[in-house]
Amino acid sequence: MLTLKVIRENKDEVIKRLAKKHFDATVIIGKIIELDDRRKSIQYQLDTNLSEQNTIAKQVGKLFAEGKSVEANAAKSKAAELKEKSKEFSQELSDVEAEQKQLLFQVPNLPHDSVPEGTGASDNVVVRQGGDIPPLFDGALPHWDLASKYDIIDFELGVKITGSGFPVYKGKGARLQRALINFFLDCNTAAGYQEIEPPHMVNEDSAYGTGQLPDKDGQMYHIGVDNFYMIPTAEVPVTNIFRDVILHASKLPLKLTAYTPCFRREAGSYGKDVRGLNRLHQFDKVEIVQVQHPDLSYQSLNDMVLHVEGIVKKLNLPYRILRLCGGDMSFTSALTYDFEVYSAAQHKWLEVSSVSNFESFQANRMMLRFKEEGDKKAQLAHTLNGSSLALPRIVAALLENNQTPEGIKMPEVLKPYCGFDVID
RNA sequence: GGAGAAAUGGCAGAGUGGUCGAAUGCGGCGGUCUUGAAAACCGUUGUUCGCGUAAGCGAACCGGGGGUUCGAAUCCCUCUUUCUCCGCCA
Repeated sequence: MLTLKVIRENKDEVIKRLAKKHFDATVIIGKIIELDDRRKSIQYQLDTNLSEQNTIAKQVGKLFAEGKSVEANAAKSKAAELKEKSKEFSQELSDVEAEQKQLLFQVPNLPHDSVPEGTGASDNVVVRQGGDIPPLFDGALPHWDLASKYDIIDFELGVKITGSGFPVYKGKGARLQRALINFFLDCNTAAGYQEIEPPHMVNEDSAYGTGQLPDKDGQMYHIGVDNFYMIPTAEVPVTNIFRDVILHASKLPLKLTAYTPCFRREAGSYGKDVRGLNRLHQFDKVEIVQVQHPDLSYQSLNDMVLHVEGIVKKLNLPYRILRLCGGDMSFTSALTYDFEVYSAAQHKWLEVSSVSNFESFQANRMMLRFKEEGDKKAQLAHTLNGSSLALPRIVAALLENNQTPEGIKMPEVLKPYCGFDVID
């Protein structure tokens, strides 16, 4: 959520920058400012009214103490009138505030200056590419066929137990999941991220805090009886650790990492893009989150990109890093880098990580602030997050790229984690 | 799941209808003293909104929401959470 200060003070600039995200903010920004003017004037009237009430209440006490009950009763009826008015004002105030908030929720984050123009995935800019695409032998298989050939992932069994998009990992397939999770977490903790195991369901406030609500309601699994949401990413519970928190500036940056399963309904997606591990309703992911000083958040973003790149390199996967264009980036992000790995048998680039700086957009919504030593006023912190990494597509690429007629060879770094060298 | 108790500022903890944004202690910050430090002493110490260049002024906040009253941290209703006892359980 953008701050009112930014909207009021840089109205034209805001509208101009949002155009890059193909969002026409002219009308909505105008409405928000108009409501804000109304809000202020109502607040003023309410405060004045309340102030008068407070004064009278004190007088009444004094008058009774002095035994002047006639005057006291007169004051009482005056107070009753004021109270009636206050009630109206505060009702009006909360209506205006609710309406304003609802509008603010609809305005996306401002894209950073370095965000490229563009409308979709084809306009994203490749900033770096690494690793070699492996030549595959004749008869090389896509990962879903490898999965059944070696009996390591059973998609049909998942359908029986739950539904499509809930695979069952078996034997070395299951062990590989555990190996990757541990490997990623170890990489992250070595880089100074504190490991967290958060709840896998969150309440409504948390879903609002990171912006899943109200706009992405249908994408989360919802537990109606308790009004909980299954988390679509660890970002939600982890970032919400800091909801309504004021930190000391000296504590920044805070760096956290968490493994969680992620649950996404992804309604309406089907076809060959969702085959095998390409898109699932439940998948494993290790996430990194940073809370940083506004002056340093872009430095942190770069650090995170380099960190994730290091992990992908260790896995020896061909990868590229994209800077997302205005049309392809998320509602909440100011600048996003996507990581893709090449899945050789599918001949496709698969997104395995998305690293973003949200600047103060999430922080404003959940009141995450920090205080500089000696400063009286708290200011909004910046939040960043990224996958490091999402498992299924990494597994898809690992299986396809490393297959040989004799079996699938594990990358060197994973061997100690897997306890085996080859899936055969 | 049943019965009872509780929720107050960074922490501990007083406060049962007015003068309470809230005693006191600890912690934090500033100062006096000291070669330096400690101790001691003095002062200071939250958040949000509105008005104001500022100093400042006004309003709200004692778990959340609602109510009673001229006036609520204090009384009532409700929700949530925590603790104790019983039951169940990995």
